[in-house]
Amino acid sequence: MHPRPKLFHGKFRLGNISPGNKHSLRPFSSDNNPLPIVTELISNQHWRSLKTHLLDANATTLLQQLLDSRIDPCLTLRYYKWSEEEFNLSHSLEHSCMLLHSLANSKEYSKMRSFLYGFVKNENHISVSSIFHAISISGDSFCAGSIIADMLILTYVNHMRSHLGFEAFKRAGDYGFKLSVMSCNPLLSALVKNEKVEHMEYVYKEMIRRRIEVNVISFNTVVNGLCKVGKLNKASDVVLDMKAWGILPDVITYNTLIGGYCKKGRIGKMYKADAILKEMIASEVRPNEITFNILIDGFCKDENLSAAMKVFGEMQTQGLKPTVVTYNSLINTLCLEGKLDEAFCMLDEMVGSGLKPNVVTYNALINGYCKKGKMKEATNLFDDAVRQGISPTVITYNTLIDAYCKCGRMEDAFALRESMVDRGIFPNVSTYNCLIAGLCREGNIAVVRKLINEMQNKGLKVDFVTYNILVGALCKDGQSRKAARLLDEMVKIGLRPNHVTYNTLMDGYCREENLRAALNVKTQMEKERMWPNVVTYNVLIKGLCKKGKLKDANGLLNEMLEKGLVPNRTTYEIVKEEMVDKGFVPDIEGHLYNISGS
DNA sequence: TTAGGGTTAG
Repeated sequence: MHPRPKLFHGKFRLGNISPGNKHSLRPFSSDNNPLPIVTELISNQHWRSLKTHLLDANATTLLQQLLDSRIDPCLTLRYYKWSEEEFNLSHSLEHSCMLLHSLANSKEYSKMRSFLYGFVKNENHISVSSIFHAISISGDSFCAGSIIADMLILTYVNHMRSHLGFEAFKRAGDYGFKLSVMSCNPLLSALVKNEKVEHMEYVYKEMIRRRIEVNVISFNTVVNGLCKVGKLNKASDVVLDMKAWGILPDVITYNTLIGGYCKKGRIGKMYKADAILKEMIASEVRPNEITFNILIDGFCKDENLSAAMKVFGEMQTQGLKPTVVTYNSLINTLCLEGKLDEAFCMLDEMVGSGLKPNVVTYNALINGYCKKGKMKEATNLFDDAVRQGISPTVITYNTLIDAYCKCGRMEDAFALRESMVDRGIFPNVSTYNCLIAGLCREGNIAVVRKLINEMQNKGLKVDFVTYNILVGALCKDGQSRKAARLLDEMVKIGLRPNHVTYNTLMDGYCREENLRAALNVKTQMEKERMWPNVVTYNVLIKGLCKKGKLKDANGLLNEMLEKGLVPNRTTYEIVKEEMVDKGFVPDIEGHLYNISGS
């Protein structure tokens, strides 16, 4: 492809002289109007004859004349494409936009779409601002300009350029072009997918401010974006907004909100999810299979299998048939709890009801075997899946690779990595993370370095999990100070340390009995508005107890409760072994017996 | 153009 010339400012100028035509620049004269003949030639695709005619003019001048005339813009488009190809030239952005204006006026939308793709597909694309400038000066129909802007945004979004789509959305506002849901909804959705929720919020607010038409899909997408980043209160506010706009929440709105609470909600999240379900039913929106699947999976992830099974029963009472997804959630949970027999019973039930297990089902079961270290059975299941015509995915391989690493069979792990490539499945960051973690366990730092280099050569970026593994490895090796420096490195490359990162580092300091440093990490977390979780407290309480600082540990226990965090089984074990058994009675003793009994 | 399930780090 040839880079297009920059936009011509001011009046159109004669440029782009076609090769082999250097001696003659005379345009077609008005008294000897060749347009009817030229139109005829283009229409019949008599390109050779047209080329002969062009000896008297240049390609750009003819384009200008076609654009100035009232001829069918589709013919002008045909000529535009042919002349670019034939004379190895790029028409100006202004001419391109003039053509887009006439295509828009003739409602030739599909032709506009493919034409606009030309603006987007090149890596060295034309800047959004110059396109908008060209749109505004190359036609006087505000309506056509709006359509072009709208389609341009959609083109960016459809070709994975949502950042440019977002920029174009802002520009469209500057020029006052009126956009539609046809482009704004896909833009909202793309911004959510690319985790640009703040940009999504901006687009949403602007849609309302600019009085762009919004529909139930716009609201649902916004609710989904907010749920994904845990802004659940804001998501609920958007549901109120939509009602205020006279748009009633539908089953997707409610499912999204319930799913948001199931995944990101904190204490009592399932209670809240259940409350939304009740509100949904009260609003006469009927829950569907997906509603039940979300709830079942929510209870499963909340380690409440009995509640999940109850919802599973309720689903069937309501006359809804469980789907593959329903069974997969339950099978996965049973596998993670080590209840493989029950998982296989569930599989039988699933098959018995006419459902075919898919790769997710197999991945869950393979993982079940892997977690028990039953590699032979896991491999057999893998072969079984392949025989059934189910193609393994990168997750299937990662599951097996991780299991081999965890039982110290590094050679088998690396061999599997080779065989996945043979199958055309390429290792991803997680594959490398599993291998790196395995090598770290063995203390084989030299190979870890080699793997990280290899990843980078393959264009794979290390992620926060990679760093967390490395932080953990250094901490275990008594090099917590060095691990702390990795956190700075993470921030430098744009990765945000998460709870695991901080908790791992804190644990390292506690092992080194450097409690001051460990408590400083907690302060650092709080400064970053990353609120300590149960694991944070468990690590610190254990560290303080080991140093005999039982009163301080007790203080932290109280702080944890005041913050509404629920102590878990590990908390109980620490407190029992380190405090109660040593004759110290913590303030939360009664509370702890409740947990131990649960 | 909107909602659900499977792998890796504490």
